Amino acid sequence: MRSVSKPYDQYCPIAHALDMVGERWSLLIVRELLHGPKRYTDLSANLPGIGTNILAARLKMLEGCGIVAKHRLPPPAASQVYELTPYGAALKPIMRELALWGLSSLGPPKADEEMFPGWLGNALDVVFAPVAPDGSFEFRIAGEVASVVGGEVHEGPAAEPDAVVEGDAAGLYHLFVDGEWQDVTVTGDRALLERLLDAAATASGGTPAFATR
Amino acid sequence: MRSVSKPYDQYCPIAHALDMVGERWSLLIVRELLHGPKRYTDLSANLPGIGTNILAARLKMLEGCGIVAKHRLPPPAASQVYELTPYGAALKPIMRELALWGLSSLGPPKADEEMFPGWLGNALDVVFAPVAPDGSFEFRIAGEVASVVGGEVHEGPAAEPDAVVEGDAAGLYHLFVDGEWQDVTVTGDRALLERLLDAAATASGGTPAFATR
DNA sequence: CCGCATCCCCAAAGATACTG
DNA sequence: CAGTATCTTTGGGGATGCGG
Repeated sequence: MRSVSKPYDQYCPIAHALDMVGERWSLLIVRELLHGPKRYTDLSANLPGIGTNILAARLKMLEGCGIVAKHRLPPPAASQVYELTPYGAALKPIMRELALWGLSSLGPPKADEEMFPGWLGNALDVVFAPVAPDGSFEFRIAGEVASVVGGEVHEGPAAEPDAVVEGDAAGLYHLFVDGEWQDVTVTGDRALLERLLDAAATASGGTPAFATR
Repeated sequence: MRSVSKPYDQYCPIAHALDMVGERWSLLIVRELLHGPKRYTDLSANLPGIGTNILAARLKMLEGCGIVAKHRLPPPAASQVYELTPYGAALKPIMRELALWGLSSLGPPKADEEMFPGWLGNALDVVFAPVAPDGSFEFRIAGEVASVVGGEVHEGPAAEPDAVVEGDAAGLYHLFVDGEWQDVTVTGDRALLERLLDAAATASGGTPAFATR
């Protein structure tokens, strides 16, 4: 196991976890890899401001801890990709809780907020996928299209969606956080979509994370 | 809301969460406050290596984010304490997941590992309290004594414990992680204790965190 | 182009001394 | 007790270089 340069030096599972993924950028790299392998350059592009040396160092660290693995794609794609190991993928529930907790004080997106490519699939994967009821949902938000089918998230449209949500990022925010439907266009099975939203808003404890502040 | 000096500048709930609690030491301070208010000096004592300026800066940051609050104790105790707000206490499920994830690669304690005071109550609070069945459990581990009664954790012994676990830190580790009972002394209702262990080992997803690597 | 390694500079973290 | 002030060290951000 590769060790961080400044470990906390406490025998504590939380301190140990933070020694592995507590450094700056580490969990955002994990976030990028949550729904599929990515190349070094794509990681760099989706993490504005990271600096190539830091990205390389973090990847080496995560690899040393058994959280990510580096694979060489079969020819003719002569590039290499990073992907989460099962141990790294076990961080998903943590990312989900962290996202719900952060969302409760994030506020709606401003018009000038920069959205990185793939954010919608990312959001669906973290927030909806683990609790999605049977059915297929398609989201068309701010130019991105992604769908949740049987608890699996895919980039792009669904084949025969039971419900389609269309709008911008602020509309999706108000739909999910505030339960306001007027800022998005919903077609199809509204009741099923409502079940999805309710399931997602109910964090593991049974209390909506948004009611805690 | 107080802002971190180097924000990630992404509209993403995870990035926003990390802007609040992602800096070094922040989550360990939250850990210290998880099961009750503490004074500045006690925080400093339980976080070896933190440096007083960093502790002061982090507390100010956490206070500005609405995660901790500073209270002055009523006379004659003329001191002040820090405690989690409801918003800060909502981090508990995250800390629990993080602890279970970290525990799966932590390994048993070495003989020379330093244990900070209150670690046992902390561990019980994070790992057992949210899932504890009815009943009262008393733990006497490595000089510390704490108990779980009706899902609540208290420092010190239980009044009429249904089960008592006695031993050292390594024994508790092997009991919980490996399911080996021979390194601790258990008296009372072993079946009830087993239910507690099973409930705790089963993380939110239904899979024991320890099987993922 | 992709995947880093190197270099420089500044800001944050560590250590210690000191003060209301 | 509860921090602030100061100094040193180190990690991070940004630009650039360089082999494959």
